[in-house]
Amino acid sequence: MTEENGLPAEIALLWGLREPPRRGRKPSLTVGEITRAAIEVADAEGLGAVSMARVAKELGNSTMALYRHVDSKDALLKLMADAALDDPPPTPAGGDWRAGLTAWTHSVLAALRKHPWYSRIPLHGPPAGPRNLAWFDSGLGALADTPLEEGEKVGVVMGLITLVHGQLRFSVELAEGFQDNPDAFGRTYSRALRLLVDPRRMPALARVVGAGVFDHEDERYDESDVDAEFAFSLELYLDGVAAYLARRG
Amino acid sequence: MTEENGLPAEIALLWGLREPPRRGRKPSLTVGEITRAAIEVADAEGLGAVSMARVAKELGNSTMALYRHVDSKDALLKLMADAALDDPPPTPAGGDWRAGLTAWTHSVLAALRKHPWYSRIPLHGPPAGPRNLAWFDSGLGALADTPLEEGEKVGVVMGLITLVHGQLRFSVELAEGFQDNPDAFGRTYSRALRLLVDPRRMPALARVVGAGVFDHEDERYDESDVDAEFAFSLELYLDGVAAYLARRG
DNA sequence: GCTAAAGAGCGTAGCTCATACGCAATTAAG
DNA sequence: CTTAATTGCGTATGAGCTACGCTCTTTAGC
Repeated sequence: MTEENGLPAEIALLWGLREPPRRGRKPSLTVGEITRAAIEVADAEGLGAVSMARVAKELGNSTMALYRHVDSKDALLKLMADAALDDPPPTPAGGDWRAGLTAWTHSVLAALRKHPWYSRIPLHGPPAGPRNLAWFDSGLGALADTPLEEGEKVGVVMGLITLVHGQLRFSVELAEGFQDNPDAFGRTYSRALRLLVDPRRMPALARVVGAGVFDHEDERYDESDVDAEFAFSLELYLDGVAAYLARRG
Repeated sequence: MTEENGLPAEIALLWGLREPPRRGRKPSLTVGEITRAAIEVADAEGLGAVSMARVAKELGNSTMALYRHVDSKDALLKLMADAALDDPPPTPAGGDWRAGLTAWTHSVLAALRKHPWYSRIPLHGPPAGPRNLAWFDSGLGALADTPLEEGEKVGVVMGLITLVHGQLRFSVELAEGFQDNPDAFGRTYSRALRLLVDPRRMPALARVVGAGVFDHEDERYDESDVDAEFAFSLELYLDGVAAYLARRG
């Protein structure tokens, strides 16, 4: 782990703080361009289409040229996970924490939804890239005027991030699954459940199936359904935060 | 999509409802054995070690023999995602919903934690396998005595599942990241944040860093920390459910 | 029993991928 | 001008998924 500017090499790379080389051939590629090209491929054709060869072709270079700038494909994925984020919107000062956190959470979800592959990138550690930290900051900022301790603020924001990531993964993967095989949703699914769910073994589920909760009349996957459920979960979570605040005075 | 017993082939496979073949050579493998072997490999060496060749070797067969029983590696992963689950513990009848849901959620997390690769298996659609449905049922069962409508119960349980999956992913991947590179946590991390976080640009984060929230004196990754944060999030969510129930009478 | 159909096991081969290695071309420092 | 550093890239290796087709086994139907 070489250090640069007193920072671990990986973090320096995320922040674009590599000291430029003094001699040698001028690079025809930059880490930023490579990352951007990879993001474009992933956005257009999914993370599965991102191979070193494909990214290199996009840039008019050879596959192996990329390895002069990026340690491995895995390192490239980490870079993508920071560079793909927009800057967070400015926190409206003085608003109440709940409105602020609600807006923030929906902004995070919206920012991630632009890159459906995001939830498939393996986490490596705590947030370290400039965009990730900026978003972290703006989430914490929404809690600035509350009497929570700093560690509690981190807990609240981490809980929201967990919720958003879980939600992102579910909504994205279900949507993809629906594209591949619409029969796994809709009528075929509810018919199968009626056949398989034994009311003696699974009484609660049988009641839900019987009530027709899974009978969507149309055979399409409804993203707004999933988002409504997310808004519901979010409200519940924030109600909990409100109760916690009330309890502390 | 061939049907069998009036069920889509994929679901029939999950439930072990394939009609046995009348003629032809006796199979020396079953889908169940293949799935079990794959799970053992994944548990012992991670999902990355699960290749068709590796699973076949484990069973003393050739790679291609597996394809007589399983359509593709992807199909095998789906089977693993159901077979890896234990049966849910019986719901304690008559308890209050909150205790029931708390216990249920922790059981789900514990069941999934036995198989750290679980959160990397792509979702394909709504739950359809016998174990997944049994768990779904037992979560819904905890809400049986509440006045919620069936659809609302589904919403509450789905929210919990989302939370658990998000939590699982975070805790597992952070633990793996810590093994690979402990420097990305602990002192090196907090030192890097102090260098990078400009208090003008990220005031809220700077306050948190300044308060020493990220200064763990030991250089180890603390799983109980992460779990404490999860318990916190869960309490918040359930507070929200309680508030919702109170609001409806 | 005999024949033919239906399956099972598996060897081969094609394709995609990540990436180690080493050489040639290029640039700046001394 | 020499030399060290650094980039671009061709080649090769090994792993992985899976289509294809051959062969062997078992049973249904006569």
